[in-house]
Amino acid sequence: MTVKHALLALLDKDESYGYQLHGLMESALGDPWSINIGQVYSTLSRLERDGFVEKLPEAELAHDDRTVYSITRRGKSELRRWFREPLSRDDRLRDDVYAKLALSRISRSVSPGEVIQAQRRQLLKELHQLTQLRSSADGPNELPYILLLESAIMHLEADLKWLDLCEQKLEELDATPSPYFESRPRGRPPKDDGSASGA
Amino acid sequence: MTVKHALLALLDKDESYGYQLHGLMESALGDPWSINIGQVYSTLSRLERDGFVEKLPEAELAHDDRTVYSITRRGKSELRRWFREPLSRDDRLRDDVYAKLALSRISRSVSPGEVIQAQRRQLLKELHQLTQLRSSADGPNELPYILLLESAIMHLEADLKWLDLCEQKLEELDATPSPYFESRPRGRPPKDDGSASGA
DNA sequence: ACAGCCATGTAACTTGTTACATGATTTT
DNA sequence: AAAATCATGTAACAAGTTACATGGCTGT
Repeated sequence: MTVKHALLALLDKDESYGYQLHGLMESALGDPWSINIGQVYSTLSRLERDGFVEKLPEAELAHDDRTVYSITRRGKSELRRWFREPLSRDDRLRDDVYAKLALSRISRSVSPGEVIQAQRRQLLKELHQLTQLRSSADGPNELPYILLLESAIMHLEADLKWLDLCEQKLEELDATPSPYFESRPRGRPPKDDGSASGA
Repeated sequence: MTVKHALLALLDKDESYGYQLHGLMESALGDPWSINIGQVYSTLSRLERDGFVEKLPEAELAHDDRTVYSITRRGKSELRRWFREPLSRDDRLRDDVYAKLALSRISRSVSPGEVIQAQRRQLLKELHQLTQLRSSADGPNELPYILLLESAIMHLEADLKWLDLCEQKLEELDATPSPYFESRPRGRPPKDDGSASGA
């Protein structure tokens, strides 16, 4: 969803062609956003299919080996729409670490404690890497990159605090026997007729 | 990537069938993780294709209208691997809001200030909703859900702080004229031969 | 009879992603 | 001449998602 709009935004500044757009995108958004060059071309095809960009007529081309695209009125309109519509962070409610933790209490293969510890080690490692990057990347033109690092660091710290909270709550649970985190199947009862069935 | 492992984890506890797994998943992970029932079946097919689950032989079935799956040795092994391998948060470096903000300085359709304000309004709205949910969901069996809310809230707060930081840095920039956030194309210079080309 | 839940699946589509094929031009 | 970069594209696959088709069973 974002590659599409990134290309639109770049084309909104100036018409361009696939290969160049790839470089522009990398310098605009940085390494973490670098994508396979093939994806630029397939995304451009889709944008053209949807009428958001169009190829320049050959007559206007300076080099016949480049396919130059420009943004259309529809494309500009879509871009404005995207810019003005704030991104929902609802997906925060669909966190993978949470899912893994919840599932670890259901499955018998592993304990939540192990999951928490492994995850914490990983987060500390990543946090260390990022803080190092932040202190080394202090050049003049690095502001956007620094803001990105800052964001990632703040979220990693939130993750760590949350893991602490989970650990604490789970300990409280172990004191109070109660079926938290337990699966509560609903719906029609099994109406089992007595034949063989696992566990 | 997570639906797959959620199903494996549920099957690791007990063999089951598509429809029931759908309900189990919802009660184990909550509303935000509820998926279209169709996806359960397609994911089960892939799991079977990859040898992680297998259908029970008909002889062991209590109801011929259900297709009961059980986890295989390979499936258990994959599940353990997934549980033990911590999730990378590298993708924090590929934040959509950051991308939008960076692109808003390149495109002429919108200003970063507008983006920041719209985003902040949205975050405040979502934060308000979640804090209300947290205070109302205080039942006994709600701990996992509360932890999930807590996580989302902490991240929303980080988002808001980060937006403040961005705003502040951008104001500093407007005082110091300098091509921050500007695209710096690299590679072979355009070698333009003088013919028509936009902007 | 009809609504609604139980139950399984397929078709179609979107986005992301990599691997590969192909050839021109430029630099060393 | 060889290596690197420039440049465009296709094929194939993974994962998520919805809409639809199909039927059985259950309660009112």
